[in-house]
Amino acid sequence: MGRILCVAEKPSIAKAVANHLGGQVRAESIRGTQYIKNYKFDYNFQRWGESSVTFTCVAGHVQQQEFTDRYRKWHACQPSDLFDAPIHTFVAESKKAIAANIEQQARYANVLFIWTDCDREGEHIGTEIREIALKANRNLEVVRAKFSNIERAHIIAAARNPVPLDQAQANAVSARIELDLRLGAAFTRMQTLSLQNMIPQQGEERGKLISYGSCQFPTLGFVVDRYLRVRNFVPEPFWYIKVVHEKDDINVKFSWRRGHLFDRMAVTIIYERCLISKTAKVTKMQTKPTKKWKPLPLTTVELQKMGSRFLNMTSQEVMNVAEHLYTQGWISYPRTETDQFDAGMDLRALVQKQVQDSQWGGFAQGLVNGGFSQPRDGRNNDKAHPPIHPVNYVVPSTLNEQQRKVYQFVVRRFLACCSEDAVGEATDIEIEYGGETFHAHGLTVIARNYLDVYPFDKWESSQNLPQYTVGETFEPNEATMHDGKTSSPTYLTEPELIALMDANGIGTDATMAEHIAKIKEREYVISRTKGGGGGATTASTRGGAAAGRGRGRGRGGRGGRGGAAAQSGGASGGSGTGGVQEFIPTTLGIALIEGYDNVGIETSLSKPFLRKEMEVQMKAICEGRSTRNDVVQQNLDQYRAMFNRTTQQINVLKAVSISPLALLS
DNA sequence: GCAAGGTC
Repeated sequence: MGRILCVAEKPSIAKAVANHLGGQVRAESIRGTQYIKNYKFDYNFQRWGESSVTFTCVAGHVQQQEFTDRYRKWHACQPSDLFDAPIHTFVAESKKAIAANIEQQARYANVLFIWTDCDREGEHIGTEIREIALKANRNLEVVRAKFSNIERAHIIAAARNPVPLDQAQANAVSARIELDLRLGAAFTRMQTLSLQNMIPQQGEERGKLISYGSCQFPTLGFVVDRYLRVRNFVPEPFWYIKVVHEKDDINVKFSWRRGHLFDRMAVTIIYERCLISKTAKVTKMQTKPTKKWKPLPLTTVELQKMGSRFLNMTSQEVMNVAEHLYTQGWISYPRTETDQFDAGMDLRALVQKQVQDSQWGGFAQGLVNGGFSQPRDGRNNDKAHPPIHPVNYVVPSTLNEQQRKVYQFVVRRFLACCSEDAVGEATDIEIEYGGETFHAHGLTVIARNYLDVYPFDKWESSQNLPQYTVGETFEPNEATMHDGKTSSPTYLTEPELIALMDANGIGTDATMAEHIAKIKEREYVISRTKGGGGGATTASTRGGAAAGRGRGRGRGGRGGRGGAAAQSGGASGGSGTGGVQEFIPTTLGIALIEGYDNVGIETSLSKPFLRKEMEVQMKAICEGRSTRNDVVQQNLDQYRAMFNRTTQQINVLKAVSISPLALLS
């Protein structure tokens, strides 16, 4: 009987797949590892017949890249040497036992069957596993499984149809690893060594570390960008007209279709025209059904955005807690880009598990009793993991506060996904008055549906509107002209920052929170609870709805740094919870960004383009349009030019470090 | 004393 060695990327996959394939599975623990087990069973793979299987796993990457010893010492070489210093690859210290287990098992196997996640990193991890296994056994046949979820039928199909490892994808990752290491180390040392004396230290033996990374710098760039827009904001006055009509004891407020204009004289003329015309005429009276769509299945990015907005936690805390809930078996894998549930998943069974809860159990029961509705499909599918959902019920009181908050959010979101959209009735009234159009909008919520279990969405009935008939005329009780001014954008909040990183491809769902934590740790930014300090809150305008529409869009506030995916105006989010964090760059943080901008290179290191460009080039490697070496060399050349230019003009960077504000004004 | 990416 042949021996097949299967290796997954993480323990949960090894366990799940082994249990699908094996009838009787024996789990053996491995010396030196805490979570990893070898699952042993027999299985009839079509290609190799009845075989004796060992199903084990790694825990992410096994190997690590480092500069050779001489170049690891900061003062033994120039930072610029790191652009071509030798790099060696070795098994990371913490992964020795895992690698030893694979070697051991490979020795007696005929086939190495790789079951890492089907994404780029997974493909690279697969090649690491292959290298370790082949070292122990030259004769192994190596294949990989192609799977996108761990449903039994899908897994069995994957076991029957092995494919080769995709070397191109592994090469793309390998290029990324080399570039991040070389550029990160070179720029970090250069910055630290040239700038650390400029920054006042308080008796630390060694100066502060001033790191550079292809993700942390653009992250900082977003914070600084918004800060400058807040700081440079000049409010702009505007004027608008409001009309009020009392009918059936209801004061109907009509707002101006034009919103507001920045020309006082123009508004005055229009306003006078209104007053002269005396009567208004109803041009539209429409009542039609409307819906508020239930949320999409939960991705990691969405969990972090919602968590940092509503749960009074940082994105990093949310991720740490989610990780814990996952390893305890309460929720599914928390790192996913997928916002569509696989058609084959038994969602009703998962809903059923929640009926016992004292808070949302009744709602879940309602779904079980016929209220269930298939979740919407979003646009993303990473083909590796399903959306985040509860897999088992846990009594919330047995969890600590943060765990409870995240668990209840995941459950409520899931139940909301399995419910009906909220249903309402929208009323729109339009009048013509002095040649201008004014409108009133009303909403009546008829069935709250998912909103009952998902308090994070707000949708409430407005005041009832009276009946009008088209063609009807009336004399408004009030027609008034108001002024207001555009209000400043606010400092960048954590959910906004995550959205920007996501839109610009900075970091992955699993690492975005770490980059944010890093720029805080490096003291490039500070965070504080929003609304705490003065000045940042939105300036009030005397007007109502019309004025609000101008928020953050004042012409004076435009024209920032023009990121690839632009920043949305400003104020958003808060929604009543005081917990959301906002970020303000420190003097050092501003200095770094401004410094690089002033060195006068066309693409500053702080901009998100460079990381995006790297992403494009990785895709090119995957699709065979480019090679690993070409991409690495081309990038190193480009960055080396920037590096040289920066060191030549290091005085610019130093000047800004001393007095960044001088350059800002 | 460096990065970002996996993962426990």
